This record gives sequence, structure tokens and C-alpha cells, in this order.
Amino acid sequence: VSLRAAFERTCRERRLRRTTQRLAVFEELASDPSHPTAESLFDRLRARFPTLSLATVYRTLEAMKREGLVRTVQPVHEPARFDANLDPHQHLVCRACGRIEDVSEAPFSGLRLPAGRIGGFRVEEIGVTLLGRCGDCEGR
Amino acid sequence: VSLRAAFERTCRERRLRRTTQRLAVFEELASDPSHPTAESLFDRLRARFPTLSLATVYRTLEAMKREGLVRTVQPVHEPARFDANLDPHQHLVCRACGRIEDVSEAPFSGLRLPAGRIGGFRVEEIGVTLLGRCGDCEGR
DNA sequence: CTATTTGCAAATGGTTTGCGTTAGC
DNA sequence: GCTAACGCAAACCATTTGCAAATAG
Repeated sequence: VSLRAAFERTCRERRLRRTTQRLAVFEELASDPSHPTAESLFDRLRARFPTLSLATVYRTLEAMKREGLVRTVQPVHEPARFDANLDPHQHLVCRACGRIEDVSEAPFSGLRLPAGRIGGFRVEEIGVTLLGRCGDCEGR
Repeated sequence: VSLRAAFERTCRERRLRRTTQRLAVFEELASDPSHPTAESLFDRLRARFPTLSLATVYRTLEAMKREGLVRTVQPVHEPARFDANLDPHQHLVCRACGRIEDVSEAPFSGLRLPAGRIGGFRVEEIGVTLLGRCGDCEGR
């Protein structure tokens, strides 16, 4: 499944213009598994696109989120982190350095959406965040 | 387990002054299961304490978080929500109205902290967020 | 009495928006 | 050519911080 192809198809289907900026933002995100912030994507892209604006990066990410091409990772704190990995997975968050990594490990990966309701809610998605410390930050 | 008593004990043990403001903020939060924001606590408290400042509410919540009397609920978006319920539980978040409720339902409640490491991380806490729609928001 | 905590106002920092211009389709 | 999308700068809004005055212990 080419992410690029999905991007192009979505643009076509949803009547979104496939602009240079949108493509660049999407490819940068899709090629980066570190759950970058809008700002860090912007910093890297501005080398290639000097006139790119941070507002466009935000607008692009927001649009792609709306179209289901991108997800937001629940931040422990502060700036939103984005993720182009749409496979069900969990997030490891390091409390010390803020690093976020994907995992998919039982039993966390085995949770199924409840069929009925829970507490009156119809559950559509399950977010699992494993908070702790990464190897580098083990000793504070 | 009186929350009030825990608060007083923590203040004594950790040499935190038991001020009128801190007690008021804590009691307001502890008596409110809706995971209020700092701002909403502030709005309700200012009726009783006209000189109370929002900064104090934030500082108090931050201090109580540091002392383990309070937790922050991962917001879907926007302002931090606080929670004085320290029992392990999960959160139901309504995507339509933003409401957050506690639940503790298997299998989500049955997740245990992994003994070893996962992806190189030492996991200290597991956050489970069930995203969906509450009964009131079922039809948009 | 002295160190903490408060209130206030100003600063911060991530994100959003208004608006005139540019460029997909 | 018509609009959606862009760039820019200003606006927003939750949260934090500096500092002088108030107060808990």
C-alpha cells in the first residue's frame, strides 16, 4: 500500500488540490516514524521550500487528519505529534525525553472494540499509551 | 479513604502550606467527577474567593500532581483535564461534546504493567482512552 | 520572623485566522 | 477564470513566570 498513492487518491476523491506543499508535508511525515511535531516538519521542509509557512503545515496536517490519512498521537504534554501509521498500534512515551515510539504488543494490541456500549458510550477507537522511560533515560 | 485527609497529610509530610486556596481547589476538584479544566474550577471558585487567581489554580493543580494527589487526563484536544480519582481506570471521551467519564471495564481494566521492557521502555503506567460518542451525541 | 504562596500582569508557545495574492484544475 | 490554498502577520488561548505584597507555620 503506497502511502503516496493513498494521498493522491484521497485528494482526487475529496476534491482537495494536490499542491506542492501538501505533498511535501505528507511525504515528510510519512517517511518519519518519530511522530514529529508540525514545527519539526516545518523546519526540515523549509530548506527545500523557503517560502513554506508554518500555517500551511498546520492546515495540511489538519486536512489530512480530517481525511483519515494521518492521526494525532496523544501527547503527554505540549505540542501535538502526528503519525501517518494508521495500523492499530500503541504508543510508548518516555516521560523523561518525550520520545514517542510505536509498539504493537500483546495484550495491548489485542483489545477489540466493544460491540455494544460502555458507560453509555459507543466506542470507536481505543487509544493505549504506555508511559515510562526509554532505555536512554533509564537513570534519570 | 478521605481525600481531604490525604490532602492534609500530604501537605504536612511534604511541607506544603495548607492554604485556603489550595484546599478550595482540591475540594472543588475532588467533588467533581467531570474532569474539569483549571479554568472551570477557577470560574466556580471565584464566586467564593473573589481574589483567587487562575495562576494559583494552575500552581495548585501542578503541585498536587507532583505529590500524586491528582492526575491529568489525556485530552483529545485542548485544555488539560484533571482528575482526583487515583484508582486505576479508563476514560471515555466523547468526540462530539468533549465529555470525559471514568470507566473500569474488562478487558481494559485488566491490563497489568509488563514486568520487563517493551521496545526498550520500562513501562510505569498504562493509559487507556476509549474514544467515541456518548449517548447524548449518538446522532451527531 | 522568614520562607512560601499569592495576585496581578506580562510573557510564552503552540496553534489558528483574516486577508490579499498565487496557483490548481 | 474561478476557487481553493498559500504566505504573512496578527490573533488566540491555555499555561507559565516575574515580582511585590500577603500569610502560614
